[in-house]
Amino acid sequence: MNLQQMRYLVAASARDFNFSEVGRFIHTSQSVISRQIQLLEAELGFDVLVRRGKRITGFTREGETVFAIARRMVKEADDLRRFAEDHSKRTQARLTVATTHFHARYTLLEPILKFRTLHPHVLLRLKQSDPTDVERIVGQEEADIGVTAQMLDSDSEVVAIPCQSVPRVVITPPRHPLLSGGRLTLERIVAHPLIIYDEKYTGGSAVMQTLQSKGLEPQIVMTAMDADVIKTYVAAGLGISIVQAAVYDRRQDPGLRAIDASHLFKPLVIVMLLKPRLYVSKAVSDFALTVAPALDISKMESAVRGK
Amino acid sequence: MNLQQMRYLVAASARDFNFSEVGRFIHTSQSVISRQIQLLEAELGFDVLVRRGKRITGFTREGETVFAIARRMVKEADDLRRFAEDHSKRTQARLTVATTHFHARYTLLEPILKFRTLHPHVLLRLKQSDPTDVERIVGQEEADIGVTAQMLDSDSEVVAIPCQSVPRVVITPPRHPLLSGGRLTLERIVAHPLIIYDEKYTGGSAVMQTLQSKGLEPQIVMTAMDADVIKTYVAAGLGISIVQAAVYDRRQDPGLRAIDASHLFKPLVIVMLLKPRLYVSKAVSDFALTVAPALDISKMESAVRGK
DNA sequence: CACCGTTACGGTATCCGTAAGGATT
DNA sequence: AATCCTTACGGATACCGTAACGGTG
Repeated sequence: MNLQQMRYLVAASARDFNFSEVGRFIHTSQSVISRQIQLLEAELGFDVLVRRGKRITGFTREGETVFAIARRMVKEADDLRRFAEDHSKRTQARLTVATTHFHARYTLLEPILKFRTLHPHVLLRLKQSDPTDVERIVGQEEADIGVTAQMLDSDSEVVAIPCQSVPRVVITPPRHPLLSGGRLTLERIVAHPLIIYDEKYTGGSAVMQTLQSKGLEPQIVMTAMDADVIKTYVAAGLGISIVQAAVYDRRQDPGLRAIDASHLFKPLVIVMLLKPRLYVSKAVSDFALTVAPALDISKMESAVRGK
Repeated sequence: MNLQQMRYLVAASARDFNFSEVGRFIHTSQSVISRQIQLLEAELGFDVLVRRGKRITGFTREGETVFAIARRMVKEADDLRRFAEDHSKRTQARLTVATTHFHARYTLLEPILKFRTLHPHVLLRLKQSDPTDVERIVGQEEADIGVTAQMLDSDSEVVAIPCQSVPRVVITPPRHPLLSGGRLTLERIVAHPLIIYDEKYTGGSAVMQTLQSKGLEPQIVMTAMDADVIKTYVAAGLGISIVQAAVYDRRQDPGLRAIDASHLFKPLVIVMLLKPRLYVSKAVSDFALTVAPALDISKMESAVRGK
């Protein structure tokens, strides 16, 4: 019995008992998985997996118990590994944050600068992707923490901690009809061509949902994956857009105008995503605190530790 | 990082960080302990143990965390091993009971016969010793369960579950003065030479304690470690003795007479000793139930699982 | 026949025990 | 001097990856 065998067992369960898949996932060959699990079974003295011909369908009754123990052991081992990464005198501590372009460029700028003064020796890695992928990345522990707007799969293995609200604005070129003519309404917005975020992004799908729920049919002329691209095309006169208020800066964007739209669209809720685990590193909790200063860290930790 | 290293760490803590001791305990050489812990430290990237010269004094701050994780992992691994022993198709399930001569011969006779019908394939091993050693055997997990009379070290690592009371009798040869002359008292007993259990045994030390607390000075002519020896010498006329009531059987002991002494000596309390652990095997819990039918098994398990 | 688990085989890394070395009490 | 941890070294063992094999859908 050894840790590696426990890992194989846990991975086998997660990969639907397909040893070839497990082999790829663990970066070894399938024969190793097969052999090591056989060795484990030989040592324990009973079958752990049910074999129907050459397919494996699941755990035996005893196997369920073995699996439960294996999962706990692997979790402890992973905790130890993470703890060592944080406290190693050799290697630089690292913090990997998975997030979208918007949060990388706007939301996280200030927090990251502040975090740097707290942990000057921690290597920060920003993994940029779309919200769905951010969740996957955190779920598979390719990142320590995720930052995105709320849009979670129901049966996800990550916990989401709300931390900020993001109001929206309409951005237009200068001298646009929307800039005058009174109070902004959804109806007035849809009279103009729209550029919005790609539907993969919360900022895009939320806008569409709001408009369609009112029976409005916007004329979408373009979708894009980041605010800078959208701003460029809005300035070029292709259309108007609804973006996060932080995106617009009067000085930096002379070719644009912004109109508050917080009464029309529900603010986006920024959440931090964390994979539940026993050991939460100082860097992770400090980063979370920097992004959401009001956060109760002990509450977070207990939420993250609990199943 | 592997399980063996975790074991070494846990053992090192338990053996006062004396690697030579640890080596003897784990049945390997001290160099293995030294090297494996060094390898672990190299992998983790920080020292786990504090070395003052060539002595090891304890854990570093980080080491404490490593130790906590190691202890949990070792516990899980031990649980798995025990679970496997119970469910192995290869090897016969075994139940090792540590107890004294008296309980082996009298208390456990009926329960063991009953247990045999429940678990006919379980190999029962009776380890016979004195009460102090029974506690040590259970504490070091050389036995699954211990049965003895209550006499626990305060800082013991085992839990004691009371299950039966044992009344005492005075045994004498036939036609002994104590057999007539009215009600039995402590004063009348100490007028005669006494044979008692060795002081290591609860039955001996409890009798002495009762007599001495009344200021009585018995004349001890002999001590022995088991009831059969005592009975032989009482029958031979060397002295009288105070033994557990179950020891005397009118038919089997024609050369003896017994007088109830339950009003003079507090009954002995038989306890089961268990080492707290996560996994309690079916054989252990069934054995406990057989010895103490009134026992609430879920209560026992939670007591045994708790710290 | 594509996929999947098992088995055979050879190379390698790891682990172990003995024994010697050096430090401490 | 006794005890104790560390290091060196040779041998045993376990583990790994490639590749061939044998079911299965």
